[in-house]
Amino acid sequence: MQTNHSVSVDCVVFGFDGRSLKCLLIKRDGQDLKLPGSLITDQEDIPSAAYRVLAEMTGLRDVFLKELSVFSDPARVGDKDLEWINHFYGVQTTRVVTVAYYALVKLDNKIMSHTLEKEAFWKEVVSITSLAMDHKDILNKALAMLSRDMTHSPIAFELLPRKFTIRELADLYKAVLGVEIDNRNFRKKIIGCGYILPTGEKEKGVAHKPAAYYVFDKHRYRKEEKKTRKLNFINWNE
Amino acid sequence: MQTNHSVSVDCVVFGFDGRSLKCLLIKRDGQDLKLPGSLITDQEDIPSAAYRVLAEMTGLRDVFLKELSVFSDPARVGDKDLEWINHFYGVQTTRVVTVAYYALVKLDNKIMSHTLEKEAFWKEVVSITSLAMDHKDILNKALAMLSRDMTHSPIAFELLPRKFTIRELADLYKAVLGVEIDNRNFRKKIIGCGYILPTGEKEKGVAHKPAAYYVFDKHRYRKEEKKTRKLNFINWNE
DNA sequence: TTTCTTAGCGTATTTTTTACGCTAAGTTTG
DNA sequence: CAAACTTAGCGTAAAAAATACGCTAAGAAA
Repeated sequence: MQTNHSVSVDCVVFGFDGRSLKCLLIKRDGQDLKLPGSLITDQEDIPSAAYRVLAEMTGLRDVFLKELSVFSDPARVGDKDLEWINHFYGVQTTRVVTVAYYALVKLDNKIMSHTLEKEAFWKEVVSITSLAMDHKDILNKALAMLSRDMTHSPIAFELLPRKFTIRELADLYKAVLGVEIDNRNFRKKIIGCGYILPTGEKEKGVAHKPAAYYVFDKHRYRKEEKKTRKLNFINWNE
Repeated sequence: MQTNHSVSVDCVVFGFDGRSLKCLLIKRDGQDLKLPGSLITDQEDIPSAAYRVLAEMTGLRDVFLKELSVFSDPARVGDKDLEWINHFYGVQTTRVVTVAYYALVKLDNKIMSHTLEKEAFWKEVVSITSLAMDHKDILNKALAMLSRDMTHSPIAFELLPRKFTIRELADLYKAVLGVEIDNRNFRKKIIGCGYILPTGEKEKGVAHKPAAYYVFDKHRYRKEEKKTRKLNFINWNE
């Protein structure tokens, strides 16, 4: 019934540099670009494999990571790719089912130098036209899920430095969701939420009025979350 | 690196009988209860396998089906269960990674007689204490996702008959989310949304004022959905 | 006929969202 | 060094949505 199936993970790693959303890609043997990934081993479960791939590529252990979905078209890996996989991993596989994850990381100097070492690239998401196998489909699905999740949970802060300005937060939303944001109403929302707190510090060296730095207080968020359990629970347009 | 892995699907099939949320279970060889599922074949992708399982168990082709997540603990299938799987499917598997789905069906006479034939049971979700392997974990995760999805998209109608009363809809939300609902404000919301339309028919033989029947108009929903693209987009408590 | 139960309408209050005017604090430009 | 430019950040008013809750209506059951 089943011949040699393998299970792999592929990770869509998102980063934000203040201007646009980027995604980590790998150039395999000078061929086409692909997402970082790996076959799973006998001893590990799939989330562990995803964390392993991420640690290897970014050097980070605490990364926001979420399962996207499974990609299982029997023809998703062509003969040539299959040959590469069998050679690289030393297996005899006829089919690879992959579990896709998306990850969010803060783009700082440390991670940039680590990825550079691994011959990985941060590419602007909008400029990615094609990827190996079905990796473009995976990226598209990751983008859709990221948009959705960013509107429903406070994960934007996983992409921003610990201290950020309200403008940076708004710019991130603009970049990911492609929406216009009214500066004044956005501020009100952010400041009023109760868990985004001013640090007292200010921007320096910007060609306009320097903005205050804020931090996301996870602890307070949890508290507010419990309070807010509102019964206006149904909102079908989301 | 990888020995004989298999990939399976397991389906959490939800139904609503007007009183409580039910889940379809199978009694395997007079042993403990489990979710309907199957190993995938070489030729099919995973969604196809899920639809196949569902068609077999319910007789239905058009079922609401959504991927939940992957369960991949190397020890999730014990030796005894592994033995059963290898015997039943005629394979030599050392590990089964499963992709869980949840499905929503309308409990009518047709489906009830079909499942009865297949020796499957509709069990009240709250009364399910333990299941084979990690199937209880799968059920729990399905419940969490169902709650979430029911608040964000109009999937409740997949569980209700085509024509339903506003009370039935409210009862479903009460049963799944465990919330109290104010009859009057709920009606306002439903009637005002623009895509839940009265059929002109009324309940018969109920021991109180008969309620009007409504239908969910998918077409109008899509239209409203586009209009509603509101910029009050961020709501982190969801 | 009374009682019981749910249907279904209406209204007033509060909360949230939206639109938008305006000043403040810096840098850059002429 | 003043004017221009840019983003920060406060405030207010209007609109929309959510909530609380009183009340009548229509049927079956007692």
